[in-house]
Amino acid sequence: MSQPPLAFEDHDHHHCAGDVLERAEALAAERGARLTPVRRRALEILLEAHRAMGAYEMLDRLSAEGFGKQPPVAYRALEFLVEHGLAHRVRRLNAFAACMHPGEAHSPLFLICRSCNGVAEAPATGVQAALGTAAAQAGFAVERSTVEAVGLCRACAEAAA
Amino acid sequence: MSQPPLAFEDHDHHHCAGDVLERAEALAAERGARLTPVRRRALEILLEAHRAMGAYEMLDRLSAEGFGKQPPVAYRALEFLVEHGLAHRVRRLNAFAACMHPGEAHSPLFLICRSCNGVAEAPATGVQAALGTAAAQAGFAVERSTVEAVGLCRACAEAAA
DNA sequence: TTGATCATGTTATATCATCACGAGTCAAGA
DNA sequence: TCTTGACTCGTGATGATATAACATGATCAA
Repeated sequence: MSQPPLAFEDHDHHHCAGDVLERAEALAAERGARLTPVRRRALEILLEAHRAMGAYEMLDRLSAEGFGKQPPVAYRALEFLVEHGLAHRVRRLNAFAACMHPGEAHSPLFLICRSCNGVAEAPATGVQAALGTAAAQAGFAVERSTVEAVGLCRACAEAAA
Repeated sequence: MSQPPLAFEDHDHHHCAGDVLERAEALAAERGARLTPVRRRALEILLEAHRAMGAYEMLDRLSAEGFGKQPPVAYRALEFLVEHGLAHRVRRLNAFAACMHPGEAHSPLFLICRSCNGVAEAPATGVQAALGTAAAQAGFAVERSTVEAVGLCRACAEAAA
């Protein structure tokens, strides 16, 4: 299975990754969270890969760099990142992806291309609002949400046509 | 972990289950899909339980009734139900729930109470529309979507207050 | 420097899901 | 009627994902 980039459009990847990492550090400091070596490295790996990555692939990379070799090492690092909004879990893929807008309040919306397996994080403001409304009608108070769509990205749709 | 009902509000359960099962049969016939004994029984079990159920719990019940004892038995039956819109997969719970409105075009929206573990299926029209719009802005064509919210249902919110 | 808290690592196990294969079922057409 | 092809259901085996439980070491405030 191919492992394409996290966003469908081209962009200055080096810049965006460095940028996010910087903001991540600031955020962690601000919140008193400790961005320890494993955690920081896990985030870097996610940013470098620039795509959704499974916990065991993360574990392989971390252990190859001298960190622990057992699943909890990866799961804990990833859990930390998710908790602090530095990464998201993509449930449909059983995978994790670095958050591209850490700090900005947002519940993520993921667009998953079934053809190229690319994953993009899109702004979800309208979706969140609609979700809150629908839930409120059932007397339900939303705290966190998962919104994932499977379909075709522009490039694959054009290739298919 | 408690296993509360699929909907948060009281309702005539016997009626709703029978009703859904009836519509499921009509749908299957209409579409040339074969609602075989395992499949039908799996749907009945989901309807009777009236909550989200994992594949292995389903397997236990099916095998106790003389069906096969291996995981594919449950997974295949559930896959069939999901494919034909008779059930939904609740990814956050790694579980499946009978669809309460088979036949009616709808992508599901699930509300998962973190306190009582209840799961409710809510109408998602507005959410789907917003999702389509947000995706279109990224040039992405949505085919299927997963929308799941974690939070507090009315009863648990009141109990907490 | 002591005690509370958190981080990291380990071993072991739990849970969820699929692969590959063979036998039986069923309906359409020669 | 007999074949044929698609589908269904069962099996054993394995793969993939995730957590439990516990020990050691780091950090930091009192």
